[in-house]
Amino acid sequence: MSAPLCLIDCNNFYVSCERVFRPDLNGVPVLVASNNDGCAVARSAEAKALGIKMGEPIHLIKDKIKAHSIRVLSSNYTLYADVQRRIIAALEPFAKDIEVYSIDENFLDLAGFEHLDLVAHAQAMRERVLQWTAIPTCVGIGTSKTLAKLANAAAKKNPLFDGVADLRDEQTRNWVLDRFSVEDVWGVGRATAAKVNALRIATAGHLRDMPMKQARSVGGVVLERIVAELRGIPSSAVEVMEPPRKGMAVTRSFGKPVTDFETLMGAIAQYASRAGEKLRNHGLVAGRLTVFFHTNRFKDNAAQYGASRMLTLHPMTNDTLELLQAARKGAERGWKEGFAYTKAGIMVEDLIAADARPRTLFEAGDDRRDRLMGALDAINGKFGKMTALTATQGFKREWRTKADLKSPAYTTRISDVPVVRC
DNA sequence: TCTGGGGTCCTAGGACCC
DNA sequence: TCTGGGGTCCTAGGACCC
Repeated sequence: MSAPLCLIDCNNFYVSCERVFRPDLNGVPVLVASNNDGCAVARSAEAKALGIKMGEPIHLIKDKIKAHSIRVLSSNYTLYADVQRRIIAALEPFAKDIEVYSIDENFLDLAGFEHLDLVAHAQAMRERVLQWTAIPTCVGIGTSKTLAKLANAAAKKNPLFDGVADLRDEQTRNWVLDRFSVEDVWGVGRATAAKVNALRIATAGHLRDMPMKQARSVGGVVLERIVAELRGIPSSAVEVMEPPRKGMAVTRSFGKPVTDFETLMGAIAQYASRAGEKLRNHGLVAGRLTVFFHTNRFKDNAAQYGASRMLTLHPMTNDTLELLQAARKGAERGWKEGFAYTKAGIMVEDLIAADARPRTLFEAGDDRRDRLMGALDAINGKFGKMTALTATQGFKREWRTKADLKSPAYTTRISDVPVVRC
């Protein structure tokens, strides 16, 4: 029998974070919007009950928002990241290892805790997180990540579990697996679900009983692993170390469509500069840069065009000005006049540690540019983002992302810290 | 007028090279 | 008459995740 592990997942995480500082948002329907205030990416229980779906475009549900006075907030990732940090600190004593899987989910390796009543243990961690951060959570226990995920979903869905579901017991496991459809299984999306549905495999239980060979031929190694995990055979362990990054991206939709090259280039320069900051923060250099931009794909009746151009960075670099130069070259190559562009982005790939960077023949010991980048980061760190910037980034920036409904930086900016008056 | 951003992994065709 | 195969690079897109 494999060692137990669990998944602790925050309930309606972004909404819960907003509610910590806004008690008036309790008990009423709340939505948190994606960047550009485009889609609903988090919904309170009340909003879910009104039938609002994950990822639903805000502008398509304007009437519903008005009719039910749904509160809509722009996303405030600085706040959410800070709350996440506090949650991980609260979980520390409850596990051998913690894998931070996403902003609101953590896998905990419970090896060495088997002698405890794990359901009580999980209740204690929920209590601790609630006490330290005021964020409600649910916990799923199992012998593989896929089972822990399913257990968590069961704990969320069925109040009988009281926030903690343990699938190590065979009867409970079978009961849960028979009640979730294949599409609810972690790693099974719409396309795979349709394929196995055609074979009369409808529930997670059916999927567990699918012959391995068949799983392999229908969905490759990915589906084969899922079937094994549903049988309680783990195919991936709880990993503390983050695997090395393959790439990084900075992409944004525009607040307003862009039709001329220099304005587009302003946005691209901004993203390239942000990509440089991210690389330097992680101590990495990149060997390739891709720049892309495209028109609004949701508009069927508008002329469509998109371009994506990859450039080799030689020597490998994290220097904003060099990234910018490459980005401009790529943007010029892909540019076509006469379209309304709504999104652009920069991706850097081929990443290696900056101190392991291969030197080129003509690279002298000149570190002026490194010092310039250091100074740029220091200024923007001290005086706020975009205090110092390149002229290409421009000053009007009409394409800027919308975030009209954003909450204050309650926990990370001193002027935004709530004041309690007695 | 208004439809997110950031990841990973995989596939596939054409260009080009040896 | 017979018209290769394997590698890499580039571009594009699909599938899935949160």
